[in-house]
Amino acid sequence: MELKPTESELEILQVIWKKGECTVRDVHEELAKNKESGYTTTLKLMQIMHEKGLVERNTDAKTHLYKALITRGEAQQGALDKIISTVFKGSTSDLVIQALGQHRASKDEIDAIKNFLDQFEGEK
Amino acid sequence: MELKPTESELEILQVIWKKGECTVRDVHEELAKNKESGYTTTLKLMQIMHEKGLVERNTDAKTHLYKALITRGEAQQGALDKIISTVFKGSTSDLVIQALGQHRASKDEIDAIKNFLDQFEGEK
DNA sequence: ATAGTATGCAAAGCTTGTTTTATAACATCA
DNA sequence: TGATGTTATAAAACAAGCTTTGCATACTAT
Repeated sequence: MELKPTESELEILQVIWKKGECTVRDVHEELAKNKESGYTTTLKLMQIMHEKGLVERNTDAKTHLYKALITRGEAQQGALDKIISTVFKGSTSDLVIQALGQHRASKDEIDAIKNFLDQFEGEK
Repeated sequence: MELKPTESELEILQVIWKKGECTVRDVHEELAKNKESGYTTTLKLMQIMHEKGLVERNTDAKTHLYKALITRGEAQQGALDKIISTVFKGSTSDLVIQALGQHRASKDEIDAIKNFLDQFEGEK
């Protein structure tokens, strides 16, 4: 299965992931808060996403309801895989270190990551 | 400064980062190992990269020598910033955890990251 | 010299992603 | 009823990234 959301498609997925099941209008109004764009643009993108199999829709009622078929985790992993291979020479730890180095993570974040690592190491 | 290499430009940058200073032919032949594409395509892309300021070139000799003006680290950070905001809701630790979770990092990698975190925490 | 090979530039073409426009179907409300 | 608003579709326009083609120039070897 080929699932590679584009930039704009991701913006739409964000909304659907957050709200669950959406009409085009739901999505459009959410996007309109941060961005200038027409209702039909959103509609068109969602139709394309449907063709691609990124979302499914319930057409029972007049106003169709769209649901995501790709999870946030899958999209995240896809994005990671891509940049790890293109800019990080395949090294995940390079990525992690670069991410933490620039970001000035908070204490809580660092602790979260440490806990994760501990638990992860324990599993082996 | 606007520096956002495209997919293909990144492939070329990989080669330049690795080899230092390159002719178009150097880059092309390296790319040709993994990919089918014409010499002039590579040339054209490198000319575009020059216009954008991603590379500089020495035109003293007949065969021009190209050098990267953007570092690997800068490109890495740019790629990270983008996906953190588009798929990770701005959370760097989400990214780190997702990266480590899927990847099944080796013990060495985990240790490298832990050391990094310790040193990082100490700095505060 | 001249045939063959490399290099570079400009222009055009293709593909994908994004946005807009025009049109039709339906519902609601005054 | 008919005016208004919403939803959907199709078609076209637009933009960015990528690739190819044609042409000119120079170098290399016979």
